[in-house]
Amino acid sequence: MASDHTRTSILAAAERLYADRGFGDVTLRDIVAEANVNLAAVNYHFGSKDELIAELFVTRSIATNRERLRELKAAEEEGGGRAPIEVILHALVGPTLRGCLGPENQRSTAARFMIRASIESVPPIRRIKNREIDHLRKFAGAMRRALPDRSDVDIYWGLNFALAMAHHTIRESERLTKLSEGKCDLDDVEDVVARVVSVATMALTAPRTEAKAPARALARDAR
Amino acid sequence: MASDHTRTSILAAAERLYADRGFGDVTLRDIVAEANVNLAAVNYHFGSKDELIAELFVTRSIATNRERLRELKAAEEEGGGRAPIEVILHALVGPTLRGCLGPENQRSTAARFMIRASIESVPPIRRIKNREIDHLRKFAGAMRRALPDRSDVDIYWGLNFALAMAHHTIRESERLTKLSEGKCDLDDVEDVVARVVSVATMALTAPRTEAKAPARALARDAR
DNA sequence: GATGGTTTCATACAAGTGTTTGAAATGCAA
DNA sequence: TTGCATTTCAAACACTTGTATGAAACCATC
Repeated sequence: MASDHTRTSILAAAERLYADRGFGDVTLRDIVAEANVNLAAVNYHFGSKDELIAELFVTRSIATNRERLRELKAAEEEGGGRAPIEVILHALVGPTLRGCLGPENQRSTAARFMIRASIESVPPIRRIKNREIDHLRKFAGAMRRALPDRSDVDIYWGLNFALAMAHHTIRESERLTKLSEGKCDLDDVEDVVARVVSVATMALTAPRTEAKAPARALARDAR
Repeated sequence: MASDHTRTSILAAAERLYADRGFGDVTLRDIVAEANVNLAAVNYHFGSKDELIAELFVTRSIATNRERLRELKAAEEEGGGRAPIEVILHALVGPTLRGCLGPENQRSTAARFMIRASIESVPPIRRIKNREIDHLRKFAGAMRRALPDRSDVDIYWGLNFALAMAHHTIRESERLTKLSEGKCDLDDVEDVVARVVSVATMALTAPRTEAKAPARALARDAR
């Protein structure tokens, strides 16, 4: 294994293509063409296409989770074991949003690949993805410490909605721009992060009965 | 065209399979097997696989939009041209959530197909999907009338977040159940609708400066 | 410089895809 | 019934996919 040149070329090319075009549209032949290597190299170095995807996903998954946890840990230590809910949510959605939105040149292939992975859910990834639940539980724990009065159910719903807003905004950024005729500026990433964090915080801190009861009654009528 | 039996069988089978397994995993041979018709029937009746998908999507798209607009119109007429924001949001996310969540037996194939379509975004659908923007604009208009003080930007972000929470919850319902160890009850559809509407309403009605400024300052620091 | 394991390469393979074909079957009007 | 358009069917087609093969090239070690 003198130099991993071929191996790393394949990984880089595959990640770039998958991030750009999704798993469904990219073939091994596309990848080896992009990487300037021979077709058989993929099976030689990775065993199969699925194992290539899995390796890509595992690597990036670990890196992403580490970055999010780093932000979270830092915030919690600073606050003596308890970080404000805004900061926790910020650590959760910030890295991904930053990597996927913003001006073309500063987007990260890694983040965009991870979003594809979270959307298209191809078999090799689905098998691995269950581990991510443990990672989210760490955030749920931090949120519980920040909001000891909230029920577990509310915590999980808040977590779910925070990820929902972040991921959906990334996926549908183009449509939102078109719909708003450019008024929503998806290039101002920090504004987007602030909006998501703000709404998620409201969802988690608003008094339950006041805001929810009317909507619930409404739903009953419509049934 | 004595009886559309073959045609309708294909449409029904295709919708069911696509709703269950997604576009990527379903072949024409799967569809004709499910429909008990000959393979060539698809191309005979629809021209191509893409045109079959397109017809399916157009039909369902029209039906869904009509249902949402019916709820919206009714609410606006009742309120003399201006419906409460909760009711508008309810008309936007209610039908889809109801069709995709809840006990197995009462879910609708149509709604689940539409969610697949909105997620996987296969070429024939992507081409049609632009029209949906006009449909969303009608909701944006109603929301503007309900909240005349809000800026257009805030309206579009609120709309975006409402759809985000609804769609993401549908897509990741299984993971949310697992993450919360069953504490979040995805079968109680009206509770889910109420939660989404509630949070979206807060996002749209909360005073801007109060809730958003700290988060924005936070983001600046993290940069 | 010869040796032997590692890596590359062109090529082939088997399986699966959407589509086409031309004949057979069907249904309906004259 | 005859004639004709519509619809069904089995079979084949052309193409793409991931994977496998065996020879060639490479490269460190002796």
